[in-house]
Amino acid sequence: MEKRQITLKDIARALSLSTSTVSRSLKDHPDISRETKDRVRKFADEHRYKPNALALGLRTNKNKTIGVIIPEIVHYFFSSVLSGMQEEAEKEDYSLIICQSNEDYNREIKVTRTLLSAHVCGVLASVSKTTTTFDHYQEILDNEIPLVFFDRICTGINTDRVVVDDYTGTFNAVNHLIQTGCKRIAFLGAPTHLTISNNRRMGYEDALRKNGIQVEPSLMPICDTILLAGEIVHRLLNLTDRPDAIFAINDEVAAYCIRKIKASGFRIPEDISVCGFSNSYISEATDPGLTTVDQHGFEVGTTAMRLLIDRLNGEEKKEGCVSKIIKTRLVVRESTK
Amino acid sequence: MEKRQITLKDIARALSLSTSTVSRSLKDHPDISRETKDRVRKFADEHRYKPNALALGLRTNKNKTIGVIIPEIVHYFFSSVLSGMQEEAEKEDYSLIICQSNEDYNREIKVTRTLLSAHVCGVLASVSKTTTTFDHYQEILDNEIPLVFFDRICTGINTDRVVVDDYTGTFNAVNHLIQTGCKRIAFLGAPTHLTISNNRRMGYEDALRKNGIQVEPSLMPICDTILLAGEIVHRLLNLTDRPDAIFAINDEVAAYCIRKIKASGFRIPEDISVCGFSNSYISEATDPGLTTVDQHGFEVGTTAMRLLIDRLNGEEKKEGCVSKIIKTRLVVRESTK
DNA sequence: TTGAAAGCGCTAACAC
DNA sequence: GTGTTAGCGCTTTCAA
Repeated sequence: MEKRQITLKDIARALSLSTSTVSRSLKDHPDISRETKDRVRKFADEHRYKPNALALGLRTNKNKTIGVIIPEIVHYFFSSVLSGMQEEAEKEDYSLIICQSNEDYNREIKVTRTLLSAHVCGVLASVSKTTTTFDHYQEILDNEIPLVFFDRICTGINTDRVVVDDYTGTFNAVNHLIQTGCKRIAFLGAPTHLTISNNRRMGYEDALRKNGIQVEPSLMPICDTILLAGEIVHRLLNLTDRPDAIFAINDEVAAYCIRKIKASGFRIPEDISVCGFSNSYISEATDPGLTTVDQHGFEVGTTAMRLLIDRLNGEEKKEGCVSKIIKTRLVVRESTK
Repeated sequence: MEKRQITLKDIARALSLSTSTVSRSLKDHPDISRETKDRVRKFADEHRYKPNALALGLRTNKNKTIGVIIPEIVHYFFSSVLSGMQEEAEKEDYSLIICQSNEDYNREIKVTRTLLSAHVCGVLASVSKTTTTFDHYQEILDNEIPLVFFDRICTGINTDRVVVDDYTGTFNAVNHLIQTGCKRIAFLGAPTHLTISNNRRMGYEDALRKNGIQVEPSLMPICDTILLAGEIVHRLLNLTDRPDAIFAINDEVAAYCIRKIKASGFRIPEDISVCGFSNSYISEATDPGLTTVDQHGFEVGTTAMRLLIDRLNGEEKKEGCVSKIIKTRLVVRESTK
């Protein structure tokens, strides 16, 4: 039971060798004799020698670590993404340093400095809702650290990126609502400065237009939290020309709608259909079960990590920036006809 | 736009000083003249000098990084815990390396090696469901790396720990069911080799006994996943002496029960009360709203991290191991009377 | 086939 | 008040 990690020097001393010989032995360098290699390997194993990642890192200025900047961990989608990144990183023995911006711009800046200082090999980032300038991301690139955006990308900076197909996902969902007989479809959206919100909005509008339905701004409030939903849903239900379907930008709001609609005496989906976005655990807990758009968070995570690692391995050196689009999938449950 | 992180040496050369003077200036050492300090600080700021964490780490064999071993990130409770850890760690400029065991023993072993090799300052861990031997955790301690268990602790190893008050949480919940008139209360539990399951089970049994109700093994199946729930809930509902309440070990199973019970034509809570455990997002999405036990995951995270950091700061050097218990809170919604 | 020495960026003990 | 030097653990010339 040793009290300290054993080092190359310890092995060298114990075996009357030099540290360089030990080093070479352990990485199976051809110059070293079979015999020496075996002695070293044996001793190392017995004493549970583990290379000091810090020392390794100092030489190369790289430490087999990847930084992740994520808005909020406590979120079905983001935690799924994280899980995917973990899995993919592990395959190549990368560790993950995870930083939460908490949707706060200043915090985002702070964590970029942390990651830079930690000398991570690369960074995966999803920008916070409150971020509007992007110098801190540019700084990562200026330090020649590969950067891949996922989900919430930053259009002003030219990097690899992985996005969910928000447009098509929403288009298909709204189209499904229309195909099943809905004509007045409300869209509960998120603030418009995020690309993802806009893409979803466009998917919604295009689905309406394609089916010859007029787009009505009054049916498209900003409503991405339960807090906001309270008043807004109430208003929508009391409209003389009440909507016969609600598309909500996330499952939480959709679940809230379901309860509110039922409490107001309407039936789902007969009177009003409801569709969410995420396919989180929530969508199986509502009554009726929630029709929703699966974002494949895990796949977003693995894909982003793979892209980054390929860059690090130099396999994508020459080509320009690549954008990967992860397909969504409409999961039809009982909240739509 | 520099292409490389600037180092102390660069600053020293540029200002015709020695690296040590620069080093001291930047940490406001009293020996250095005001003037020199200002010159150094100015140059450093202008060139965005950031200390190289790797080099720092190599000297002390510590890298201001804490390893977290967590069963599954995609879980309301665990992601809350993670979030709390993040927040607390950031206060003291620690970074987090997060490893997922995926409830797999072998993976758990692998990640401990990773953390050891990364030379983290400390480790926070929650053991996987499939783990039954604990040598790998002992090895962390043998390397004199402080270890704090959270939630799923390992009783065989003597360390600091933070647990949720599963016993009292369950006791109070079951007591609430009894107080509101329930007499035959089913307990859908988890496999018994986890301490937390046992504590919850004991809380359940004691609440029954205290109220003079007999404990019936037939009402206490192992049922911690929706998969298992299918058959089990069906059986319970068809018992001649049908339960009038169900306590489920997690919100997912509780939500499933709610749907199944309603589908079978029973009313909630009039015919059957349902109580969950976690107070995850799900509990607001069910209909009726789910009464559940809040585990305060965020607080578990901050507390565990605080405990660890205090150890690292040597503030808790002498004392034996401390156990912190995070109180639960019964959140009464509409699924109980 | 092996060893000696330098160097990655930083700090601290010891000069001056 | 500032500089010199050694050393953290490892790899990699270069020399033997």
